[in-house]
Order: sequence, then C-alpha cells, then structure tokens
Amino acid sequence: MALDFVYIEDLAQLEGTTGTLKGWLYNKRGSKGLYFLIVRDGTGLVQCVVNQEEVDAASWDAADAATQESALAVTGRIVKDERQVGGFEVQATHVELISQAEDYPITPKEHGVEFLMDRRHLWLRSRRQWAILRVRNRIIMSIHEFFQEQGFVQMDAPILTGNAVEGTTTLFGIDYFGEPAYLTQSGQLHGEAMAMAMGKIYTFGPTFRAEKSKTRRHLTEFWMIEPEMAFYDLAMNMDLAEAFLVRIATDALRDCQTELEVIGRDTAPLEKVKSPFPRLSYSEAVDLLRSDETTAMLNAREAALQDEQQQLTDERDANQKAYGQAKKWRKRQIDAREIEINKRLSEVEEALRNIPQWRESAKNFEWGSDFGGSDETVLTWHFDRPIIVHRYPAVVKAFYMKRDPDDDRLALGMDVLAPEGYGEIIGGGERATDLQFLKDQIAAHGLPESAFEWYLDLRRYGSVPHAGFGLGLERTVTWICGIDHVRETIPFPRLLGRLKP
RNA sequence: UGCAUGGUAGCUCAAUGGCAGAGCGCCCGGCUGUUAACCGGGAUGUUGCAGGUUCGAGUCCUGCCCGUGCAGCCA
Repeated sequence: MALDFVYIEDLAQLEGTTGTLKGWLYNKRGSKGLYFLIVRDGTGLVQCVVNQEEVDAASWDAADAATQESALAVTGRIVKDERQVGGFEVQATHVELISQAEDYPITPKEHGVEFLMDRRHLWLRSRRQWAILRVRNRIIMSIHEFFQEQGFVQMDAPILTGNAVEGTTTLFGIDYFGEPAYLTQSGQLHGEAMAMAMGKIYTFGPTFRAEKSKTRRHLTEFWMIEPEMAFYDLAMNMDLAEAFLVRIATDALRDCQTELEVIGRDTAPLEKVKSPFPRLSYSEAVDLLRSDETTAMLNAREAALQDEQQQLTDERDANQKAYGQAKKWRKRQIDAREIEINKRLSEVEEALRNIPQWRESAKNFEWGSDFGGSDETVLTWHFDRPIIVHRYPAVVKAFYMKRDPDDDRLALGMDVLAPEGYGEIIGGGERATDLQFLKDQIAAHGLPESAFEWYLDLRRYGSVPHAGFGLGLERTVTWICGIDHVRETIPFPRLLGRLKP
C-alpha cells in the first residue's frame, strides 16, 4: 500500500528526501519570518521549520494560524539535526491546515491530577502518556510472545459469571435476566478447566473489583494475565513466573529506550531483573521483617529523608531571601523550583509520618497474618530485584490452594513482589486436587457448593497436580515505567469515583 | 469506612486576621535558529458551598460538598 504521507518514526530512512507529514501541532515557537512547528503524528515528534521566504503565502498563513493541536500536513525536506527532538528536522516547503483547534486546555506546562483525569481523552496525546501506553503495548506483546513460544494456548474466561469466588463484597453485581450475576474478579477457575483441555493455557482479560480502595495501586477495572498449567507444581510455577518477568523487563529495556527516556525512568534497576530471584518462605519473610536488620534499614531511610527535608527547606529559604533582588527570569526559575520543592517536601513529610508506623508493623508482625502494603514494601527494600514469597498460612489464602504436605498450616501459594516498593504484581500457587478437601474448604469459606459443582467435576474426571498465577498488567506497567500511579498505565482508568471519560 | 491533607484567575501555585498576587496560557506589539524560546504592554476573581466569631476573614470556628494520599482489601 502506497501512502501519500510519511511517519515520523521512519524519518531516519528518508533523510535527504522530501516528504509530507500529517499530524497535530504539539508546540510552536516563532520569531519574525520564522516558525518552528513541533508536530506529532502518534509515532513521534519532529520540528518543522517554516521560513517565510521559502514558502507560499498560504503556507505562511497556515503556520501563523495553527494553534496547539491543530491538524496539519507539512511537506518539506527531511534533514538530520542532532540538536532536535528525534534527531531530525523538516524544512517546510508547504504547510496545509487540515483543521484548526480551538483553545486546547492542556498546555505544555504543569497540570493537576483532577484536571488531567477529566480530560483523559486529550491527555492521551501528551508525550509522557504516549510513552507509557507504548510501554504497555510492548509488555502486552511480550506476554503473548512468551506464552505462545512455549506452546501455551490463549483462552478467554467469561466476564459474566455466577460464581462468587472470594465473597460478594468486592464484586460488581448485575442483573442477568432476573438472575444475580457478577463481573468476573478472576478467570482462574475457568482457567483450570481450560488447562485440563489444553495442558497449558493463559487468559488475558479484564477483571473487576468493587473494592473501595483509593490508592495508587488500585483500579476497579484492570487487566489480568492468568496462566494455568496441568502437571506443574509450586516450584515449576515459580520458575515460570520468574522467566516471565525477566522476559517482560528485558524486552522493554531493549525496545522502549525512547519511551523510558521520555518517562524519565532510571533503567539501572530494570537491568538487574535477572534470574535468580530471591525466594523466601513466608516464615523466612516474617523473620526478616522482625529482624534488627529491618529496623536498622528503616532507621537509615528515615535519617536520609530527614536530611533531604532539611536541604529542601534550606534551599527554599535561600531562594526566598534572594527573590527580592532577582531578575525576572531568575524569579520565574525560583517560582518553578518552589513548586517542585513543595511537592517533594510533602512526599517526604508523608514518608516520615509513615516510617515509624511501618517500623512498628514490621517489628511486631505476627506469624499467621497476611502482609500489609507497608510490610511488602519494607521486604522489597532489602533486595535489588523481584522477590518470591511462598508457602503462606492457609487461612489467609483462597479455598482452592493446595496444602503443604510438610506443614498442614501452610498453603502452596506464592506472590511475586516487585522491587523499588512496587509490591505485589503476581499472586498464584499450586491448586488443591482432592475432591473432598475442596468440598470441605468451600463449606469452611461459607460458599455455596452448588455454584462450584462444575469446578468440582475437574477433580472427579482425571484430577492432576496443576498450578498457575495471575499477573496484574497495570501494576506491571507501573513498575516497568517507574511511575507512581496505576491510573496512567491504562487508556481510560476506572477508579473509585471515576467513570468518565 | 477511618486517618491525613487540600479546594484562591483558564492552568500551576503564593498571600502574620489588614489594599487578592506571580508565572504560564490568552490578546496586542517586537525579534530570521528557537528548544516548556525570549522582550514590552493588556484583559482576566462569587477565594468550593452555607452559617458563625471579629472593627476587619482567602486566613479562625461549625456543618456540608469535592479532590488527593494512607490504612483495610488486593493484582
């Protein structure tokens, strides 16, 4: 197919030729007789130079009239210029205004979260969002490639279900022709059925949780990848999860250099995502949490934060003192810096408020409870790569988990915790195979056995050892991108109190 | 749901209980290589809502609404 225009990502192959770009105006600078149009087309950014002496009057008028996010077609010579974004520049010979944008609300300056979230449909055009969502795309491709190359069959679990797997409080209920139904919370039970048909499968679909959680880690609608493998035990499951994450990180580092740079991701921590991952049993993790080593580490972090707080406060005071005599450009610089300082200071203050509680929570952690968010964060601070925690107390895990044959109090579950405080991105384990054990567990969890008859059939007809896990896509993208909130990792996030746009 | 924190110009944010301000954006003018360009000028306000204290409230008090984060729960 021959296109009558070229894409910015292909400019390197087109150096020295003349081509037409079609895109939107990202930013504009100018002086007398000269405009610099920064154009985006979805594949990248490029600067187009419009010189009044080298274009016709209509082209000059078009460049003059173009406002932010106006649609443009720019024809010109493609030249290399290391100084420019993307390394190339287009010297325009013709400019056409395809459509003029009204006042675009998102300027190249800073905006608040609520303002941007209300305009998410436009925010997607910003460079940082472009980069994050391209990393998401790369990760999705890595996931499919990883499983497909190993003979896994992708199978979708239903989104409408009648099964309440872990209690109905976190399920979105709907009316299914007069019958109660729910939006799925996990495809796992159906995944098990499909694994008994195909051997190795993975699901890739949306899941819904009606948790009233307003945190940087929670969405009410998110995408989950759930592999399920017949004849896999817990150790094989952990090996697979580890290889899987190494693949995702390696691919992103190799293929998303530009995107990670735009986001400002320090890639050094990602370079360390290599096998083997540290593996701790739950009991070992509890010992580590309670240890003097953990207390010392938290003390050191606290001291570092206090130093930073002092430095920032000093800098702000010095700036305020200098403000009176400062030149205009310097005042502007100080204003911008003050906003940065205040933002960081409130983060530091928050952390300083939290650390004493975290230290107490870790020191007094009791064997038998589940880890809180802070405990997970504290654990991961001890390591430079993802860690796997396995063999949890059965009481804190789901009914379908297999018990540890060596210790009946334990379930053969495992979680993978991402480094840098990103926390749980994978949860899974080996599934119970015994029919009577499952019936007892369903009863013990207060679940209606009738709803699980089909699931119990899997144990009646050729029950085999099997295992699997679930990966939260958005949490994984958040970690790989090194950003602080899941809401930027999905095109249209669904959060508590947010259903639009 | 509990705790913390915030709501001031279109946006991001300042303002000891004492004349509501800056930068950006917008409009006008200048500038032939800018990098969130720069320089000069201009317009822009129901300080979230409702009460209260006070000579005087953006600031203090009470209630409500909305945002953000943390906890619980989880991927």
